[in-house]
Amino acid sequence: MKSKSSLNKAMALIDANNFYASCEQSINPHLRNKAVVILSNNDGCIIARSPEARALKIKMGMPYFKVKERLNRLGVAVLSSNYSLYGDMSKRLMNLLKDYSEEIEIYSIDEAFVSIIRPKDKNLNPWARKVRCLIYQNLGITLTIGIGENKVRAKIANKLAKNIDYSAGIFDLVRINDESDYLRKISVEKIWGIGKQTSNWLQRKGVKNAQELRDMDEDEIMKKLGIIGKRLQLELRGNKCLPIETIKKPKKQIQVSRSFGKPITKLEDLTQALAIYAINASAKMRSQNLKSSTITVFARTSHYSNEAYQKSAYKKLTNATDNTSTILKIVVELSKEIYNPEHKLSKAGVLMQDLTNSKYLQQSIINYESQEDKNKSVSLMKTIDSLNKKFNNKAITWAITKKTQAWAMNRNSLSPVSTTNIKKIPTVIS
DNA sequence: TCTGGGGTCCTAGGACCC
DNA sequence: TCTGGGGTCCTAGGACCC
Repeated sequence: MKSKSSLNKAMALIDANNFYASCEQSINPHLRNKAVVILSNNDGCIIARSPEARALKIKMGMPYFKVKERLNRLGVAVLSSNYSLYGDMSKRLMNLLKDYSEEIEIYSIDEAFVSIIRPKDKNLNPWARKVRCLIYQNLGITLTIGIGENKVRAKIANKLAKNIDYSAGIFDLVRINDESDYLRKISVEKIWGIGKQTSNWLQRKGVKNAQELRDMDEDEIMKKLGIIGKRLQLELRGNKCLPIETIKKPKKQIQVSRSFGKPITKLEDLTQALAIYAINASAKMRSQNLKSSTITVFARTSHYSNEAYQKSAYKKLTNATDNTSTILKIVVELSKEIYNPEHKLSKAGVLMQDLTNSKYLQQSIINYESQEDKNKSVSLMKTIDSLNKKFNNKAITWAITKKTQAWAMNRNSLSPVSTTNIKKIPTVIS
């Protein structure tokens, strides 16, 4: 049975506009009001643009090498991505949002679903304006706020807020009369949960926008798209199917993978790269209290070359582990299995799977490690993690990482490290 | 020369069991 | 002629997300 408050509960999708570009502009005044683009790892392609860069018709996802010349000519500021900065800014953003919502689900680095009680006069605009104002003052970041009855409709409302000039970054799908007119403005491939394949199928069926998807035959959707499509359509119609998830679910797998700056052909290089990824992945597991009992490594050639090679190998363990030395030994062995001298490898990675919470871990009956050894290795890992936390991940590492890394990532336009310190982010006082 | 990285969920099909 | 049937578990692959 629904309580009265749940009937008055609204869902909002709040996201930061041009988040990565805004973060860089926030810590570097010279970049404000200028065309700025942020590059993916390896300086591969464009993953964020300031509005000024957008206005120059610079497209999302463009390979950098193809537009380098043009960006230069136009005087666009180009930056390599700096995820520790974006992560810090995200934390601050979410902490502020928490105080202004009933419940919050952090959906991605720059997005959150929040639930909020709708006041008696039904008008949530004053609330939304306050939130936008607060975040702009504290972080220099502009938000878009879409409001609806559920997640799918909040997402749609957010899109509308971005598309409609007079919305001022806020759109409430519940408080309009001509809903179908608005839903028709959202083309089907823009709907959350509709990807390329599904959108192609829908187009062929003559379903072009959110209104037509809402009104489409249910059985046809169920048959083709299964339960996911069904839920999506129900939410479009105003039902609540997707609950807000306020508690972070533990990760089911942890992956560390990178493309190489230059393709590699030597086993030595592959092993070294995988070892470094394994060290990172192990630390990530420990930071989330997880242990893995299936360790996988993979390597492949470039998607864009004619030679197609890809291979993976895994090892299952009797006892789940988060111990870097144990994992390193395994990864070094596995790297030999996937190596092939015939191919230029452009990307490799490690995966930690079958993750279990280390606090409630079941021990295998046959236990090879002695309790004493185990205590030693646990405290060693703890020491390493805390030293690395204190000294910015540079304090302690394994010998294998110290050799020259011929294949290292290209990050030629990284913003200076000094400015990425969160303490130096300026606060605007109103 | 140069095209990101890290996730989740669902489904179909095979292996295996009684 | 006809070659059980139902259940579970696991895996690979597809599709999608930011």
